[in-house]
Formats: sequence, structure tokens, C-alpha cells
Amino acid sequence: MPHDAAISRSVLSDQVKDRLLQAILAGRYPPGARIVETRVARELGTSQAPVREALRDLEALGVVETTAFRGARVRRPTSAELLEGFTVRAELESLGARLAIPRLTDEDLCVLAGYLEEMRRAANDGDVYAEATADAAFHGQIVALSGNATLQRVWKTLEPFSRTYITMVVPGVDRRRIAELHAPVLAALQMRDASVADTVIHDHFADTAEMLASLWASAPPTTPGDASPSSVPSTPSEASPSGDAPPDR
Amino acid sequence: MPHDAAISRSVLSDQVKDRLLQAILAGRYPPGARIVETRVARELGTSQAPVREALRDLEALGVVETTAFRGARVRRPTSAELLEGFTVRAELESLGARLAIPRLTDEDLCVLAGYLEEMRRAANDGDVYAEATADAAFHGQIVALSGNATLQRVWKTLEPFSRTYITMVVPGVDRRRIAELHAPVLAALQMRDASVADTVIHDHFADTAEMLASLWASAPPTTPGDASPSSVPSTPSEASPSGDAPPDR
DNA sequence: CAACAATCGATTATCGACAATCGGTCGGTC
DNA sequence: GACCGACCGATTGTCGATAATCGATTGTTG
Repeated sequence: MPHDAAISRSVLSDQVKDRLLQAILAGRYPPGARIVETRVARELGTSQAPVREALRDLEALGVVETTAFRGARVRRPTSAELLEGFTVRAELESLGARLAIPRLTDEDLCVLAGYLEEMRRAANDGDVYAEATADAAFHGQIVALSGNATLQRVWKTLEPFSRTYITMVVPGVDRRRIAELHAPVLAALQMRDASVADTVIHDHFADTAEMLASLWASAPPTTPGDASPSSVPSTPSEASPSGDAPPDR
Repeated sequence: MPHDAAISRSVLSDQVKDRLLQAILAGRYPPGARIVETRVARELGTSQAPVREALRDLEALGVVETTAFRGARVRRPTSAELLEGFTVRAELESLGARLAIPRLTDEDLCVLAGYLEEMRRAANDGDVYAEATADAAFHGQIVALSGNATLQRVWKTLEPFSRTYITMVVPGVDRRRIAELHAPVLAALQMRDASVADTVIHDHFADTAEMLASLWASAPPTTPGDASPSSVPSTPSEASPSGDAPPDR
């Protein structure tokens, strides 16, 4: 009953969107890289139209940024912008928790605990992608359990934006520590204490922000010669990460 | 030049988007009405593509709802959904105020006061559209002054959704009273007291919600009998001008 | 008469082609 | 030699046409 996003995959635009998002999350198309409609269309064997729509969707998600007649490029949020995102997410998710708590069933809590367990496992195995997915699922589940569809809608436009860059911009972080940051949140929900949950969620984001900030102190993500040196190689296209002017070829 | 929303209007999709949004806000295309791409394209003398993109944008704004292969229709949020939106907005805008207060200049406060004055004037003149615009500007200014671009982005995806239905679904409300609901918010900002602002903003939305709820008690917007069929009789000559009689009355 | 399958009209999703626009380069002028 | 304006290649924005899909209708069968 809950799963509704499995069928109707016959819409090309959606498939293209997923492929592109996956490629961005995987590190191809690093921040600042340009995404050319016609080229993607050729590569995927489709027409320009589905790619175009996919890019529009990605723009709504805040993953890419498009300018009229100048095309789309992967957003390169400044560290300040990422922290901003945390501030907003803390507010939204603590609202979500507050609304969810009176409605929580034991089953819901089991699901959340399962995501946390999955995060730990993935962190131990070094499976960055799986961990990011479980992380997103954990936070998303809290918002979903709030029963507030509008909150859910707003949150969904915000989440991929932060997940993208947490996954790739910060290669040196201790993933196990990130996983453990979620434990107090789960605990607060298990106690069904809204006030504690509120505090703990704000702390969660503050801690994460602090962790990122300390990393940036040594390897700021906005300086040239920056991010993801290891994960860029695959595509034939250029995508020189530094200055925003990668003159093609 | 600071004004950036005047130029680059050569993009048809944007023009179509504005036209459609305006038409929806004006009451043509009442909630639940279907919007047919090809028909709109014919009416506006464009191709299907720009209309399609415009609809995608409107969907991102939450104004319309599209299903694959079944097209787009104007969202008809339930009263519960609208209240949900208020809950979220209260949280976002109180965050905005908290962030804005340490940065507020006297000039900023004058601008806000100006919007409030404009609301009062419009409410007295019975200019519903102008009042809704000033209302949106007031709230938007608070969020803008927060200096948090992400917050602003998220808020912008939420606001038209509310505004649409406040403007049109609630014809009988006392607009002057709504305008006055903003006074305490301005006062709190003038005192630069974040805690008071937080309380007052939550109250503002709670009051608005209560006002709407009491109106719905007499004329609930979701009752059966108003469903789309009768009201959208595909009259080939579209949209009888000036208040194309929304279903109920 | 009810249930079901094939068909039809309407509309969306996709395609391939074309025009509009951008950034940059090359040549000309002072 | 520096500044300015017209071409150039590349890419996006728009178009018209076609294929794919949906909902309803109609005809058939028990």
C-alpha cells in the first residue's frame, strides 16, 4: 500500500531525470559542470525534449541551475549556502517530529531503527551511496510520519540539494560518526518527547554543520583545485572543476 | 540596475507561465479545472512546448497538479491541506524573522511598514488583488531580509500555493481584519525582539487559520456538489470573462 | 440484463528540424 | 596598439508532426 513510486516508469523524462541525478550524485558532473541538453540526449539515445524536462525537474530540486539561453550547470553551493540549508532543514524536521510524535506507532519506530541500522552497516562497509540513501530515508521518514503533506512537499525540494554535496564534497568525513549522530533523534522519538526531539534535531544539524566546518577549514570546497579529486574521472567530457569556465575540449 | 525581473522577457515559457498564473489567480481556471496543453497553446498562439514547460513550473509552485498522460489540473487543496501550509509557513517565517532581526535596518522596517499601509489601503478600496500582492510582499520581505537564500527559495515554492486560494476561495472574509493581523508582526520586528516575533508570527497564522475555519464552517470548500464536472463544461469559447462563475456560490 | 473486450476520440509524450540567442573571435578604425 | 562592431560556432528555445496512452463508448457474449 505505501509503495506508489514503482510503476509508470514509461515516462522518458523521469528516467532521464533519475539517470542524471544518479550521475550527479555519483560524481560525474561535479559542481559547476555544464550539462548540455543535446549531448545528454545523444548519449541516452533520446530526443532533446525529455532531457529538457528532466533538467527543469532537477532545477526545481535545486540540483542544477539554469540560465536562459545559457543552459544548465550543476549548482556549486558555497559552504555558507549549505549551512543555510541545514538551518532550514532543522526547522522543518523538528516541526515534522513534533507533528509525528502523537501519531507514532511502534512499527514506525522499528522502520526508523532499521534505517539507522542500515546506515551503520553501510558506514562500516564504506558504501557511501547506501549510507547517503539510508540517511535520506531516515530523515524523510520523520517528515513523512508527520502526516503533513505540504511539509513533505517542501522538504523534498530541499533534501536532494543537501544530500548531493554531503555525499561528494566531503570525502574525508568519518561516516560512522555521522551515522551515530542519528541515534539521539531516534531515542527522542522512542520516548515520544517532542521537546527533547526538537532540541536533539537542532543539535543534530548543528553537529553536522560543525563537522563540515572543521573539514572545510582544511579543505575549503569553494577554493580552486577543490573537491572530489578522486571521483571525477569517468566521463569523456571535460568538467574542469575549478573556475566556472571550463572551455570545452 | 537592481530590477532584474523586467528584462529577458523573450522566453515564451515564462510569459505563458505568468499568463496562466494570472488566469488562475483571477478565477478563470477554478480549482479542479483541467488545463489542456494544446488548447492553451492555440489560445495563446504558441506551440505546445512552452505551455508544457509553464505547466511544469506551475506544478513546482504547487499551483497545478499533473499526472502522467492525464494532464494538469488546478490543485484543489482541502481545507486541511491549507492549514498544513500555514503550519509550515509559520515555522519558516518565524525562522526568517529570527535570522532577520539582527540585520534589520530602519529602512527595512520602513519598507515593511509601507507594505502594511498598502494592504490597509487596498483593503479599504476593496482591491483584493492588490491586497493579496501586498500581503505576499510583506511576508516575502521578512523572509528575504533573513539573508538565507535557501530559506527564501523554499518559501517561494510555498507561498503562491497559499496565496492562490486565500485570494479566491474565501470571498466573504473581512480583508481589513486580515490586514490588521500583520500589525503585531511589524511591531515585534520594530522592537527587534526575536522571541516576541516568534510568538506573534505563530499567532498570526493561527488567527488566519481560525478565521478561515470559521468561514468554512458555513461554506466548506470541499463539500461535494461543487466537483469539477459542472463547472468546466469545456465551453469551446473559453472562460466567460469576469469571474467565470466558480462552481459554488 | 450484466460483464467484458475491442474500438474510438482526445490528449499527452516524444521526435526531428528550425530559428533565436549567447560568448567569443576576427578584422577594421582611430 | 586599444577600442569597437560584425561574423561564427555552439547551444538553447520553439515549432509542427507523430507515436503512445488514457477514458469512455460501443458492440458482443453469457
